[in-house]
Amino acid sequence: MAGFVSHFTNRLDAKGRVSIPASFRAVLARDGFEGLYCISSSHCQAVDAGGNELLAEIEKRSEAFAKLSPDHDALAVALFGASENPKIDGDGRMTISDMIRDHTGITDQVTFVGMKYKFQIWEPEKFREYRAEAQKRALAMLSGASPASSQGEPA
Amino acid sequence: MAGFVSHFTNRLDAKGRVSIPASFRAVLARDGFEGLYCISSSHCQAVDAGGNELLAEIEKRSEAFAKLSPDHDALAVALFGASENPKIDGDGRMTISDMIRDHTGITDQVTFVGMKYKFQIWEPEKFREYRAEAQKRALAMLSGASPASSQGEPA
DNA sequence: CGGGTTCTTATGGGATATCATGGGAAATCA
DNA sequence: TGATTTCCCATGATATCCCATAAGAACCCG
Repeated sequence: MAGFVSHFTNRLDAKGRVSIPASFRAVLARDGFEGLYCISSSHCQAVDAGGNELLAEIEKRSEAFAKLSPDHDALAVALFGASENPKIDGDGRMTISDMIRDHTGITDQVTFVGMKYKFQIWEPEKFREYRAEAQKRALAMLSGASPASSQGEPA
Repeated sequence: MAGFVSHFTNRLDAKGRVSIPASFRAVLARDGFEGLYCISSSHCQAVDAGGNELLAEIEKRSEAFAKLSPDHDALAVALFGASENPKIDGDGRMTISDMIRDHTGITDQVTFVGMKYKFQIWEPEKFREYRAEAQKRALAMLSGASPASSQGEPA
């Protein structure tokens, strides 16, 4: 399996539940994390979600600061205060919390976007907008900035 | 086997399945990737497909940016959000997803085009047009480098 | 060299499993 | 005790598995 890839849009039911895409569940199962790790993105209206691989990435960030230092404490509050650990029920569904609702603007549909080591949870329309923007940025990043490497890119 | 070479056009069946050319399957088997890795091309109406070798190429591009940064997120959405990991069934067929259909315009036939380390998935007519254009460009590029004499016809 | 025979491959279709989704009932909580 | 959450089962749609077949290629062997 190649991490979280592709994107899917699923309906929210009357109880606030939504199916996590089966292929994402398969990745999570292999990762071994209990439930799902979620954290609000600091720079867009989405929630990052994943398992141990995502958590490790987050922890790596706070390790840059010495524990007990004011900086570390502030970062820890910001990171873990914005986190949740929702359960996944027997049918592969999670419930969308108020925190996720508020941060994303989700009402009745949810878009899951694979990003390899994590995936994001979006309100579908907001995702479409972000995606268009991201594609432009990606194009610019890939064509312009090539700091180290020697040769150009394949046709 | 020397990578993906030559091109083939196969029919799509009523269930949306299409046979992957046997020679391509042989390359994939040797590559060892589970299923097939597909990503929409950002500059033409085709889908890039392959195994670990292609995936490595894609991953290399996002490694230049720190994870969790806005840049990395944008790139990951553009790359992995536009990717898929279709299965290959016991008879060597894959199903053409809606994403591939939308991006390529495929309806009832699929052209597979070998490109050494990857192959592309095209709607046959669109491929013919692209190919004609590509040959012109290739000719122009080659004429600058060496005393180009005769051009053979590819089979 | 030739003629048959076996393999491979692309394609079709029926049967089965998986998935997203809905809803009832039991459990939990305040 | 009333409201919410968790567990369990139902269902339609889709995807997957498995087998069948025909055409062609490769192969074998006299």
